[in-house]
Amino acid sequence: MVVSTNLSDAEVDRLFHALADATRRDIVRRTVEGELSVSRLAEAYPMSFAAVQKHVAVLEKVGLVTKVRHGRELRVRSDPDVVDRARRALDELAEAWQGRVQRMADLLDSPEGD
Amino acid sequence: MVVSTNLSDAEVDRLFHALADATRRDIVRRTVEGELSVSRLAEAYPMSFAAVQKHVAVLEKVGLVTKVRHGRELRVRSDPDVVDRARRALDELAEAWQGRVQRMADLLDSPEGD
DNA sequence: CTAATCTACAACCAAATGGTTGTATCAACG
DNA sequence: CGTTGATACAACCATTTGGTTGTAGATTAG
Repeated sequence: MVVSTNLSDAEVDRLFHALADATRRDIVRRTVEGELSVSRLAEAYPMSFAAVQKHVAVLEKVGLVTKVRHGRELRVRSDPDVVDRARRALDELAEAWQGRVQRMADLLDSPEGD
Repeated sequence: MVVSTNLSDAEVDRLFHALADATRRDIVRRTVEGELSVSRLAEAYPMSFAAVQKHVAVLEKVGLVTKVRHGRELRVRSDPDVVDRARRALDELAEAWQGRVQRMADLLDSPEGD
């Protein structure tokens, strides 16, 4: 069975919000290449460990990354499915435009008279 | 000629942020179906005219919509190209995952020794 | 057990967000 | 001209965000 593709408005809000930060997008990119502990990630950015921790928490809350225990570290790894869901949300908007082309004939005039 | 596909981090930040609000996504959807004045849009949401105006301004700043004068109203209409750019930004992340599959063999072990 | 490392979390702060109301401008109608 | 409708914009407010520091809890090494 195909996983339900539709997210609620609130979920799409949070998903796009999570992606609306360059640091968070970079964390996603880095953890795609391989799992990384929060400490390693924190070394990569000009901000405190706690700040990076918060970014990871935002990503985790929307499911873009998950944490996996390895000894005493928690490694962060990203989840492809969720980015895919974001793409589908954008596809919906894009499809609306496709649809518009179909309906152009009906819309050549503006709906209100003047 | 193909429009340059790459946006700066800051631009992607603003683009995703603009899309991270259900009201703004709805404005984009509605103005895809046909141009609408800000006043007409404002009637559709349970908030003040000024609030809707601000949402439109956010969308306008990132180029998701533009305004066109018609008599005494300014009609809002959405720009398909920009959503497309957002999709490409997501595609970059998605491609990283594709790439990971290629490099799986190299990454079967974690990079750090212990 | 103790020390060291990694993580979690609370408290705090400045700036941005999302909403409000009110006022001013600008174009069309009589 | 004055009035009306559509828009712009400023001031204000509550909440959230993105950052900080500091403290406490887990887990591993000795």
